[in-house]
Amino acid sequence: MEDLAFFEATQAEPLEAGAQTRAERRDQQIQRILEAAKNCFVRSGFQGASMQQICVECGMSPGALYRYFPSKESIVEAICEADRQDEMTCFGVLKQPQSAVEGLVEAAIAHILHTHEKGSAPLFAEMRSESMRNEAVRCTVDGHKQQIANMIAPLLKGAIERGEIDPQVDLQTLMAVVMSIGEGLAINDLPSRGVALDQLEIVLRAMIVGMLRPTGHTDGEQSSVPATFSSFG
Amino acid sequence: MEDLAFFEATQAEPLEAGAQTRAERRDQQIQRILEAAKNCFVRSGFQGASMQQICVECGMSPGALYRYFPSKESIVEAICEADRQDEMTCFGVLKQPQSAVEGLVEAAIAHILHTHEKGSAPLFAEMRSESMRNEAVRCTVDGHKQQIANMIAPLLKGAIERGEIDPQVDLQTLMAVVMSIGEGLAINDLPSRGVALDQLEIVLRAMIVGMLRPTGHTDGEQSSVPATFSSFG
DNA sequence: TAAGTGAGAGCGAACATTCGCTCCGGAAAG
DNA sequence: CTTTCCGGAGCGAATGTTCGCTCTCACTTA
Repeated sequence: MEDLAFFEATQAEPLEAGAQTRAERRDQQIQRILEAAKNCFVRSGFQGASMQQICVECGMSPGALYRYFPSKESIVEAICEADRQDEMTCFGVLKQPQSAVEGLVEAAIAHILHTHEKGSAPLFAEMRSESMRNEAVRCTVDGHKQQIANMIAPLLKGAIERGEIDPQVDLQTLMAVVMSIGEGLAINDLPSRGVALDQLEIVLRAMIVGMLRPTGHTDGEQSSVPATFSSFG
Repeated sequence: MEDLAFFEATQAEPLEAGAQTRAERRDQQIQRILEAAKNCFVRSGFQGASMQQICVECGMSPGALYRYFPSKESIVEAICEADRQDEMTCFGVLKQPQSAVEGLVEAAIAHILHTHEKGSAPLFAEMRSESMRNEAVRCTVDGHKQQIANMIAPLLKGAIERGEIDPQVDLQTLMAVVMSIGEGLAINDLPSRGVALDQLEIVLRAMIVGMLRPTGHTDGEQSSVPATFSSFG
């Protein structure tokens, strides 16, 4: 009962100066929680991070935190959703590409660069493994993939119509491979492992060019199914 | 106090008949624990799965289980190590390849097929995210990568000497990209998403051929650095 | 008999969540 | 303009549960 001033201090301090509406303040607090939670999740994983850690990180009591999110699970979902939307911003290149090859190369580089700069590879890895057992996270991840697929599909379809791609190639397979590759490149965060972006671009472009023009470049076998493991399927 | 026979049953049942030494029995129990733990980890993640769940899954009491593994962490490490060794078995192709292209294609397909058949994609995803915060798991994963890299490197180096690969390409970058791609393909478990293996092989071969012969196939720009994002590095 | 093995109760700690409470800004009432 | 009142915001102790792990003791086997 003696230090009533304590409450005043902690309550007023974290907010920046200036008048703001209730809703603005609320949004601000939510962002504060999400940022703190993201740090904790990157550090300890979705399951390893505790609500108490998140409380410490954002300077809130559990009671306060639960006024903004009804459960830990809901924070996880919000984080995943935010990360998904953030990652979508770097695929604007796909809307006005010079060609299918250039569109894919630029998108790949942009994706890699974005993941590297935001340091979101650990969170992405966490999302990927969580999506294998958590329904909500799986929906978010799949929705994300579907959005990207919806951007790539017309790009490749247009390229097929313009004769830039061998029409024999299965579009479904091609898209699955392209997206898997993008994922593998992003999750490995090559720039932070010392891979130079210009070198990376050279290899990626060569690879994509080869992928989109499969016939006429293989060693001697121009015909449809080239041997080795074709018996599985 | 009335059904003492129950305990006898649960204790003797899980072991198969026939005389066996103590060491044999011990190995058998360890395998039983590891298999149970793997199921639990795939279902709930390393952090989400509890020792009690593992106990139920392998029909053991905690006291018994802790006789074989000193901690949950040690089980995680053992699982990762076993998975790593298991996964290495499918890269035998890289030792006697017809060519760099064929070696990589066959290795990729074998890797994808192996991951698909063993259903080890979820465990792999879990390992990947755990490796970002767990020292021991990181060492295992990195060791695994290094082993694969050590198999791929001479393959590509030999190909360079034989003139199969453009010497301008940076070997380090090429290896990083190749391995990232393999990871992306395996973690996505394309066969279970309806991608046919023969179609996959066509796309992969075209891609690898393009990657290993970057010059002379790009559209008009044979020279070293082809434009777009080259300013980063 | 001596060593190995397993069951299951139990440990303290940590977990996600809830509780009762105080505080504060602003609207309503006087 | 003052007073009253309301509800959002915040606190931190406390809830019951579950965690990884240990202990004791009975049983089996060589």
